[in-house]
Amino acid sequence: MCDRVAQRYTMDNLFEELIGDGEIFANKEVLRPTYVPEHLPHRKEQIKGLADILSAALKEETPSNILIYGKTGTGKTSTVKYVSNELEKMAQKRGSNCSLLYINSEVFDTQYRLFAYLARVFNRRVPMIGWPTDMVYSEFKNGIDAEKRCVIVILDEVDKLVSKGDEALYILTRINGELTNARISLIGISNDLTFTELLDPRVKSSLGEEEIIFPPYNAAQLTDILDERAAMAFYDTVLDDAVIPLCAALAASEHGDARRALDLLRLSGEIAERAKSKKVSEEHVRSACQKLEMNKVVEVVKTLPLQSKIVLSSVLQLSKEKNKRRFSSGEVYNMYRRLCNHVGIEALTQRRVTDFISELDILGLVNAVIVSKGRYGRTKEIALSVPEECVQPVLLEDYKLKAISTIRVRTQITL
DNA sequence: CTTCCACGGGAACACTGGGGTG
DNA sequence: CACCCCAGTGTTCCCGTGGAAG
Repeated sequence: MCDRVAQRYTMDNLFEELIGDGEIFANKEVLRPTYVPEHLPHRKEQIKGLADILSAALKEETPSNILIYGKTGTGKTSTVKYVSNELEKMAQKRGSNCSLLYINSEVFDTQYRLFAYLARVFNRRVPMIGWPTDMVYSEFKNGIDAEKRCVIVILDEVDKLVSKGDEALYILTRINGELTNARISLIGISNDLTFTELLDPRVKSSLGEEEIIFPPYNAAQLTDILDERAAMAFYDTVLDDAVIPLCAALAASEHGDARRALDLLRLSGEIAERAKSKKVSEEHVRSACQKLEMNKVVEVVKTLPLQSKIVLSSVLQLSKEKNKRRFSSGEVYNMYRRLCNHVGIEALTQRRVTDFISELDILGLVNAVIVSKGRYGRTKEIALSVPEECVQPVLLEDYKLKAISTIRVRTQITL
């Protein structure tokens, strides 16, 4: 330890060795999720389908609305971005007024925010909040209708928008009737295959005029994708033969998520680099896989709202105090009240806490099943579904929760 | 068949941070 | 400036419901 520090100080600069030409990566950027590749393996069909439909825009017609389904990391966004680039290039060449608007509905997730953003794109001044929605809408409408054009609005993660009411979509699908110059068509991208069930049937049929499905990649297809990117990202011969197939297999076993496969590959490379290894080996991939899993949990826990953290702490505390794994919602709620009291935060109602538990369940931090105990009513049985030592330190990082670490462990008799 | 209890959907409410208007 | 309007968010309140033990 000591001589390692000493060695570091003898170098000219702390960063010298850190930025020195790595022997692993030639270009790490191509492994990042934001990178849009020139070539998308195994997506010919989808690209062709999308291009066929959108080509109408170049002929001064209005393309049909499109709904795109597929799980995370199946190339939906990349494909759409790729096709939009091509379309925009061609439109420019032909001098037709056709543009594409990419909107992440997770960011613009309410009616107001969506219309306000759209209005601003068309040079209308609209405040972030404060106006009645219909006013914002007509600003947007006037803005877009000011000249003859065809606008293709891409709503990524459209399910996030729908979860707060489908009125915005309803309005957008019918806006063409109110426009005289401009035309709009919509592309909705969703990774939830069942979300259309929440939609008004009129919206559903109008938005889903055309549907394109992105199936998950299998291991062989993932291998192709990784091969292609690895050729650009890494120097020749630094990857062991087993590395890519292993990354592909690990990602395929989840749900064919290419993003995950790429993350895995990148992290493996980084680990190898930090270990000063000349090659990326199977070992590196395995530790990358572990680290990725860990990071996911830590990241999720860190960004939990305070109350949610307390609820999670309650489950944690319970599993420390008693030697069982599952707890009834009543037990959790009691513990929750105790903790709130201890850290000086107002406790919420049981109703609200069950909502938090459901959210934790969806996030996979906790496992909850409803069980009926016959005469004695029904409860949710709750168990922690991630390792304690993974969660605890992250929870205690929150300064408002520091006090929890000092809570005394009650004996079983007092309860 | 009854009975019990939390689950979970939905309405109602409070609060926030911004707008326009007189 | 005071005042009310508006969208959005987080919460509480109310209540119908599922389903096995008794």
